[in-house]
Amino acid sequence: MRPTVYDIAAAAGVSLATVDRVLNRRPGVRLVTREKVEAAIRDIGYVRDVAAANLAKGRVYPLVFILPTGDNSFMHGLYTEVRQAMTRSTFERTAIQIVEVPAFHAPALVAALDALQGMDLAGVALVATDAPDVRAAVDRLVAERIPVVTLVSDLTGSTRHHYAGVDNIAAGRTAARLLGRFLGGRKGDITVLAGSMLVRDHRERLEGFASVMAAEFPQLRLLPVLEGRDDPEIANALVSEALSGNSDIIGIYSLGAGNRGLIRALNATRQARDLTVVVHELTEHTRAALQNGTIDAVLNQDAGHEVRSAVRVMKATADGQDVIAGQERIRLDIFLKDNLP
Amino acid sequence: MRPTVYDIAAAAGVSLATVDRVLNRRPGVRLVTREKVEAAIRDIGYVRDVAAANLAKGRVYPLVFILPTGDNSFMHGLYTEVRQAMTRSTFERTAIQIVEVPAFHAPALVAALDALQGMDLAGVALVATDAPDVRAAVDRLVAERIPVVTLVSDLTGSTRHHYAGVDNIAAGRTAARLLGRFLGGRKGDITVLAGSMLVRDHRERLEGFASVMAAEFPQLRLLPVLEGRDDPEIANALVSEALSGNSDIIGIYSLGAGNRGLIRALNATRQARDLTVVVHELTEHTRAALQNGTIDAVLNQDAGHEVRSAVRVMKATADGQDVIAGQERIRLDIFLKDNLP
DNA sequence: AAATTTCTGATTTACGTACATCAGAATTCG
DNA sequence: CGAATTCTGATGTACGTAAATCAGAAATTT
Repeated sequence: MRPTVYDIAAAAGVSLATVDRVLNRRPGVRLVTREKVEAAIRDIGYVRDVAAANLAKGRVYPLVFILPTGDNSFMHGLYTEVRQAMTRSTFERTAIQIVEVPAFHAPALVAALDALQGMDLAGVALVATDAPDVRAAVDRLVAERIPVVTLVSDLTGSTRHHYAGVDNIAAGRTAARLLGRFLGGRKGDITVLAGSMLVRDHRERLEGFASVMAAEFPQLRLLPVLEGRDDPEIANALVSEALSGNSDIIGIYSLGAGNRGLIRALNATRQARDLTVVVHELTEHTRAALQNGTIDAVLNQDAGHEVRSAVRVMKATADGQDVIAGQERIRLDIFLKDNLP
Repeated sequence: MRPTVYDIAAAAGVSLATVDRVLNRRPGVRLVTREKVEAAIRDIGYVRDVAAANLAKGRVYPLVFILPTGDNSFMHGLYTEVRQAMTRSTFERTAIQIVEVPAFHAPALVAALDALQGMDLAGVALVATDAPDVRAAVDRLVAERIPVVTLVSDLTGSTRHHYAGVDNIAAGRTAARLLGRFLGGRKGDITVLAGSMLVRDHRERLEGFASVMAAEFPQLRLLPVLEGRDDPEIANALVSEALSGNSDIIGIYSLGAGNRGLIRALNATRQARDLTVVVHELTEHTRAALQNGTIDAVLNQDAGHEVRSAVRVMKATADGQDVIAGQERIRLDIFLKDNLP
């Protein structure tokens, strides 16, 4: 049988009340007594029954998700998953609130973060825009002992507790190898479509992509990056223009969102050309394009996993518990037309 | 606030004892009263607090994992993950027992399954060998209201509650497309190394592989399947022989375990030939081979996820609860040298 | 209608923890 | 050394559910 607080009391030769004071860091215990209790806890290997504790406390975990607005399917999916998590709130003892901020806009994000100060939250998850101000605002929350998790895009250099997202450098490298090998030795130009170089995930994907391209596929030439701001309309315009202006393009890597526009541009010229295309994020549009051959591979991060992982990590961090590392690694999914879920 | 048993009692106009009798299917309640209570439960949207119930019951979930013996890294990994799950037993209220049976041996598996009859388990997970007897034995357990989950290899046609593993047809198809596209139009022979055609997962992988190969890569010819019984030694011998006897082989698909032997065979002839190789299961050996270029892609199923998912599903099934479907889908991981974890 | 049998209600204890209160012990201070 | 302060113990209630007991009510049988 698992040891309980009574066993601690017996082992340490103190009363239950004292054990409780030690366990819950309440005042009124002499140092020597406290150490005696702590020794007993270690000796008998006591671990608090979190379920029972939460029941007694009537605890709920107030969590905030700060999400960027944006008219692209990936963000819609992320919202959906957070709302799904909300429907599980009663079971999971969470109280989830969504805060919307404009995409790629650091000041708004900072304001949103600062508004959370002093709110006694069990955790904050945010899609980080990479800027020093944001880093500082995150650090302020962490200093208040609020668990902070970055979602989708990380904020290295900050003191955030955890990052729930894929390794974007690896994603870029993988995209490069897929594209390079699928092109099988052909020579030509590669166009890269990004959302914005202001977010770390996009920068990292590009970095990984470019490095593998340079090192292993010298016959492929990288064209200057197109910034589509994750907006389908802009993406469509940029890609259409690029394709009509350069007949040497044989491959496209779209590392951001807004692929609806890219696909429209591709369909307009597809008959005429033989393009190999690798994109990010599985949505209804990219799925259809993968199935009909417009796209050759989709790299994906499972938004549902990211959200569930973020929730688990925030709860565990709030309780000072540790997590199952392997379970919280967000994996890069690679979809070909054959392994679509 | 979430409704409790007291709310049910008040809403139905009965006592707490009666509510308890209905909730826990205890006798001594008239049909009309029972229906009144059940109506109240639905009306106020009561859901049992499983944590509190488990606390009151002192419930533990006795689970059995039936695993095949075998000297290959994938099975070692599976064992390791189940043992990891055992270390979490106190937190998760599980009591996990491992039963070992010889691999690819249906009668032993049947005996192991039948030995579990009448044992009042909260769940049984097994790596299924595909045979009618096994199906029947599984059905017997299910008939006893014991949750049964197949792991890694499924048992369609049986009444098992859940399958915790990848879609193996999709895996085979994916392997075919990767191999076909990586070979970029070259013409030649493809060798397939399997473990045994007695297990469903291997048959399905082959089926998926062959169908995409035939439909989309007619320039590649499939050689007869080599059966290595997931044993490194046998695999080594078979592949070495095949390679020395046929100089047209340009691709290899290894859909089972025992890749240690395959890699040894490859290293012996690697200088001389240009082979594209796709294998299953990420182990220390396949990882190293992927990194040094001996292997081009590894398809993987995450044993840790499979085990954790199996545990979650068995517990939920035992409680008559439902699971988060997306969370329990075991995904096919595709690893290139760039996205190794 | 009386005697059974079957239901139902009221009440209590328990699970492991949190938290509050109050009395008494130990320690420190003046 | 007594008073003030700080620590510790004893005890009770609560969280939401399970499970047991016993008395009394309702339904059924004779």
